[in-house]
Amino acid sequence: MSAQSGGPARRRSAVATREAIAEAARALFTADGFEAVGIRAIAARAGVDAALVIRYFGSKERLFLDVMTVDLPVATVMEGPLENLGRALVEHVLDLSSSTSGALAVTSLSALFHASDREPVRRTLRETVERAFAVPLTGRLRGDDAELRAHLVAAQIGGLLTSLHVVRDPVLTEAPRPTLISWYGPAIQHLIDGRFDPDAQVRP
Amino acid sequence: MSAQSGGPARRRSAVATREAIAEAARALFTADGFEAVGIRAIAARAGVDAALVIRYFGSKERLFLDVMTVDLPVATVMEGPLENLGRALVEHVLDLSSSTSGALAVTSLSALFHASDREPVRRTLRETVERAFAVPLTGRLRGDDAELRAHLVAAQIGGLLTSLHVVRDPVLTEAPRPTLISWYGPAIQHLIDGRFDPDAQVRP
DNA sequence: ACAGTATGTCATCACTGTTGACATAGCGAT
DNA sequence: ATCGCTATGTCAACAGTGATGACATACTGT
Repeated sequence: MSAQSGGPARRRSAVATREAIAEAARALFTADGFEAVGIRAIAARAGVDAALVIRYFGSKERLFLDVMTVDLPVATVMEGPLENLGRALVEHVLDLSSSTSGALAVTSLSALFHASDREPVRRTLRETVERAFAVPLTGRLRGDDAELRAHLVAAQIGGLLTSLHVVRDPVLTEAPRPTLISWYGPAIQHLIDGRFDPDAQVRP
Repeated sequence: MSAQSGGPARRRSAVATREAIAEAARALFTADGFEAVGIRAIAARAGVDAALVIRYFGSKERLFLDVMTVDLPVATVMEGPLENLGRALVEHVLDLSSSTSGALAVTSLSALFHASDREPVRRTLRETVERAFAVPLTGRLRGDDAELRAHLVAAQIGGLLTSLHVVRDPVLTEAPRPTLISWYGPAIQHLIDGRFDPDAQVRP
């Protein structure tokens, strides 16, 4: 017991421990969010000392960013027929919670959202919007302002997602699925179709 | 120096101190958000010991909730003519940042969003939605599902607000104001008018 | 067998929200 | 005027946080 006891230090490869830490962090962050999870909890779950977490990832924030990349599984929907995309998107968003990958995407997105007072987190969110909506949609839209409209569709979907899963508005979470689709779908479709509103006054 | 020096303890009335703390907390929370602001910083700004902050408000979270009530100044817009409400709402949202009360509402709302992993904060957000959108709008809407549509309008506005001020999507923040209004306004108007989409298949 | 490096732990720091013991001011009653 | 009581406030401390640097051990190549 005279030795300062650096511990038994059974080694695994550096990449293996790194991945163990990442895995633990992913699980805890998506479950409880950025602030609620401590590096000691992550370290414990990875079977490692807390200092090592910092050594491998620099800081808790960088670990969060490294680990929390969201893949909204909307790619196949976005490739569907344009004339029904609004409804299809809403249907898909409503179904997210019932698929495992979708539910994970939703919780990850919520975690990112709650941590988005940090600029790097905002960057990740913007990249998600870009990847999931702007890239697949912009090229397909007919008419003016395709890119802007794609981003506005993302804003609408984002509004629906946050109302459902962040704010948890009971009027939305408990609304009948078909009703919700029939109302919100066409509102989105409006931006996809690119019809001008007859009441619109100025179109520069 | 023998006395343990509880300090000179210049008194003010309890309500005055309470208000001083609340004021300091409001300012710091709206500026920097819930997590970034410490009790000691609030106490210092109020000219008081940190322990007193807890004594008066119970906890940092309860202080946050007591102090951060958002008043989206949309009442007058919501009373305007229904046939142009979509555009008017978008215009108003885009103008928020340039009025002092609007900018404060936006920053407060952002702070609430970032802290909305706590249920009481979600409650506050839901009350804001109810007060700002559901109450003034539901009664005015013609057609089916008035309440649901009002909440969906809130979701759309929320999506726009978060895209602009939380995610800070540059495609939106740098888009020409009239273009943005002309696209997003009609999309909202769709829910206000309550027109059925010709492609809609099911209307229960 | 030895040196060097890769891997890991420990003690510690400044900071956080929160608590309980303590101190003083101000006021009403005598 | 002086006591006592309560309202108001401060202080020291605690367990927790993220982060840092010194240290220890295992492994690898020679």
